[in-house]
Amino acid sequence: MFKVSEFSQFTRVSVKMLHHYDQIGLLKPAHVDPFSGYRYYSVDQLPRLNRLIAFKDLGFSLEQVAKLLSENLSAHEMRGMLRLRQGQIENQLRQESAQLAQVEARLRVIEQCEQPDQQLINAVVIKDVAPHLAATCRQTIIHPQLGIGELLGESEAYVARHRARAAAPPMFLCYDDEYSADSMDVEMTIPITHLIPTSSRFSVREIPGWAQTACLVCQGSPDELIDAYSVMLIWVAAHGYRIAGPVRVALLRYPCDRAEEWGLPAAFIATQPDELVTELQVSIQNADSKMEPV
Amino acid sequence: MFKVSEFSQFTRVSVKMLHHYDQIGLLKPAHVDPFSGYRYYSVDQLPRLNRLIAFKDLGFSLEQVAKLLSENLSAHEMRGMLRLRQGQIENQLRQESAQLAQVEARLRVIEQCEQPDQQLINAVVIKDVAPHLAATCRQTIIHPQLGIGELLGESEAYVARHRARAAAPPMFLCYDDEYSADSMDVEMTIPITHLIPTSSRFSVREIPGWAQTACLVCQGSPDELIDAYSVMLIWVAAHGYRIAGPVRVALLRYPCDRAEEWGLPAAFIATQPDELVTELQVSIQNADSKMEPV
DNA sequence: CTTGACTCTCCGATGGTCGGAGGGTTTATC
DNA sequence: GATAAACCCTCCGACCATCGGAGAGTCAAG
Repeated sequence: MFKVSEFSQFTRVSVKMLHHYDQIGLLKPAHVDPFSGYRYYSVDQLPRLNRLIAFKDLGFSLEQVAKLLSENLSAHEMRGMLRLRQGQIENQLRQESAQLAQVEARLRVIEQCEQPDQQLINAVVIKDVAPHLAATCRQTIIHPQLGIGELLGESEAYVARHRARAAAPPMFLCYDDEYSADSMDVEMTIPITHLIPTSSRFSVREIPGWAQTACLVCQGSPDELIDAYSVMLIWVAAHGYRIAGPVRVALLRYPCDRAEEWGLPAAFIATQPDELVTELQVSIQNADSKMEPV
Repeated sequence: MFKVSEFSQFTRVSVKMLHHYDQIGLLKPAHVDPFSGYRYYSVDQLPRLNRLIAFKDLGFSLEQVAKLLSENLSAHEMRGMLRLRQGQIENQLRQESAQLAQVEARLRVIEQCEQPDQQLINAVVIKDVAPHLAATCRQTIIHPQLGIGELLGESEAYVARHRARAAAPPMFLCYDDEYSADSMDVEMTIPITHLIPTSSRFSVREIPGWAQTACLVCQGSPDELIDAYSVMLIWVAAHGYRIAGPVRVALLRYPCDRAEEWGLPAAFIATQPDELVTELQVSIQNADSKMEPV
């Protein structure tokens, strides 16, 4: 039996943590003096503690560690997890690079805002968007980066199944009235030529037109639009408009594996990552007017 | 002027965060209605907010971001930081691999504990450590992985300056009575042949001997001793001893750039990383006896 | 004026870790 | 056996960035 300090010293785990692991039931001392409350640990607890730390260092939360500990994995299996973790670390590197790309984009915004690129600002045009028929699916997406692509694929597939694809770009409407990093309430719309059956997931409706819409066409995927959003804000402020109604994002060129199968116009499809083209659409109104119904 | 929700939507920063940045003074709204308390943001605040997010995504804490924002870096300089960050990410990868090595070591421990390697346990020997003269420097080290090496180098340099190096390995004494991840109260000792001057940092004294010391020689640097610590604990428990006195770590073979210059015996020096040899020393006593003075 | 959308502040929770206060217990030494 | 020092306990709060919700007040369209 060892005292906490000894056990701490030789397992390389701080006393505070041993207390904590005791408290949440991850590692109860072999013996607790009922009178003084002193904790005494035994050598037999080494294996459990070492697994605990190994799991933790592998990146699991203590809650997950608790489950793993109860599964009695062999040392061999744990080696397997180590390998797995190596893969994860590589993934993490990729993710970090993605984050770098985000920072890169944010830097573009900084440059935009500080000496606004007239070309980009002038690229904003006011259009009247005409109403059209579309198959739509509204959903709250959990991981925007992945989810948008999935939802788009699913929607295209549904429309393709009914052979109703009209020759116009898909678009999604953003219903969130504020930004949130990990969820997004969107309605994906695929333009169609004629009415097709609805389902539990897909409805078919006429997308209303919008009288005054500020539009900005950009290279890149919807995730990389941050600078477009800023430019749009600058433009709106500079021209004395107000924002009215949901933001819309049209996918003018996007990647799709099964474009041929689904009969999508080749002009819509990006084969290279840098071929992506996205359009940001924002309904506007004069600052002093009330919102007009369409 | 824009409402929070609009600003949130177009800057891709959640309302909660805008509140937070307001509260901690990182980004005050351009206007706050004194009556309603509503926040109104202006386009002019975009640059500051974008820098803020960029810095944050570069991995700075909000506190650091505050300082950086007050320094008015140009977009060009920020690009430089981006490059810097790329380097940091590579470092981070290296650090993660180091952590993997830790997990690797922890796995070795697991295997040790579950089917204890008799070879390793048998490798523990009881020695009587003789007293000897040494130059010592006691210090609380902040980052053990780096600090130990630095302290060792500094100490060797001091002894070399006085040409007093004895042909025995350096050793450090650990005074912490519990483990802590990021600090370590150690006394580095370099054996010397004769008395040399002391300084504010270095004292010269006789290191007492220890009557009964359990010793275990391991491959690897002091950081990689976790399995040795566990084996030691198992051994102590199995033989019915108690731990008495500070843990000591002797560096039998360690890397040193200036070994020749300082006249260190070649046998002490590791040129390859896998040549490191470290010895863990723990004073022990019989379970029922009191600690004996040396 | 009503209604519903929007916003405010305030409080708490997250997770893993640490620091400290205040008080009790063991241990070594005299 | 007394005393001092070392050790341990529990409980509470802080950290950091972020989120959720309650409860109340404010704005805008009809």
